[in-house]
Amino acid sequence: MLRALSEAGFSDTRARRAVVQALSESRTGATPADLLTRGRSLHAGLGQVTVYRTLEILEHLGLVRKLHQEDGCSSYATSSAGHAHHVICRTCRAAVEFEGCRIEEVLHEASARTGYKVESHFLELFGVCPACRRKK
Amino acid sequence: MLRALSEAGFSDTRARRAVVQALSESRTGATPADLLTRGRSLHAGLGQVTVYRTLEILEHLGLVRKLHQEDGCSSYATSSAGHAHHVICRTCRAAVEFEGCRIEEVLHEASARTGYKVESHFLELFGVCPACRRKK
DNA sequence: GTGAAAAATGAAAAAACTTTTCAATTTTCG
DNA sequence: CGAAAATTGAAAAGTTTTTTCATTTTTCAC
Repeated sequence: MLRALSEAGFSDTRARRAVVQALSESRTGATPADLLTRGRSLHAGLGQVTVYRTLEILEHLGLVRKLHQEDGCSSYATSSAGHAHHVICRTCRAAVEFEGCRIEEVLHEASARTGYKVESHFLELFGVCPACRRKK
Repeated sequence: MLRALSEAGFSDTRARRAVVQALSESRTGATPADLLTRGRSLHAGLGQVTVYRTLEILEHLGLVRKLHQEDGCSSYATSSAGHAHHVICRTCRAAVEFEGCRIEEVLHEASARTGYKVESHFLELFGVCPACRRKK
């Protein structure tokens, strides 16, 4: 992520490194408040505004994606570039990406039924991760 | 919706009728603030809190679903019961439901790739509605 | 219908979250 | 290094959502 940031022309700063690292250490996705806390253990002076600003940049670059869950839509998870979606564990909240979303058929059917020209989609799966399955 | 509400044991009140009607008149999904405004034209004394509370009930009953869009996750659209998703027009924002989401294959693939046991999903499509296509 | 109990309401306050502002600091690059 | 540009963070402002609680409305048994 750091590399991508600087390749996109952004300065390499302590604050951004802290946010980026905090983000990549999170298995579950993190809210701006989470990131402030975790980020401050890496760079004590980190401010909440910078967390918001860094997330905005990362999101635009496609390095991070917002997760939309029952209890809120303000957590972010890292995302390798390209088309992918997240699967989220309902027990421990671990969020992982998966690629290979063969959804064209669904899009065509939706298009046929509604008359809309479908151009993009958002998909998120929920379930139980391998670790939590074992624990049960 | 009113029927479903009372069948679920909720009182039939002016305030709820106003919210329900405001909701069903909206083609695009409506935020709590929108619903307060529109709802007040039907029941002047309507309070914002009641809008929130009514939305919460309707959501639990599956009569309404939250839309997650670029500019926010706080608008709600009506939803006929059962499994369905929304397609949203990027131009005029009209949101319509479609059923027949044959997505099992995608879920299996995700499961195979990630090891998660996938139990549910959230899908939302974006595109251009018939009316807006004609206008172009 | 009537009246008591239960449910629901809405104003206001509190809490939570996000954005804006701006002076100061940090980073970049010649 | 040193100037210019970019970034930062504290505080203030703006939004949105939730909580509280006294009052009003609805329901239901009679």
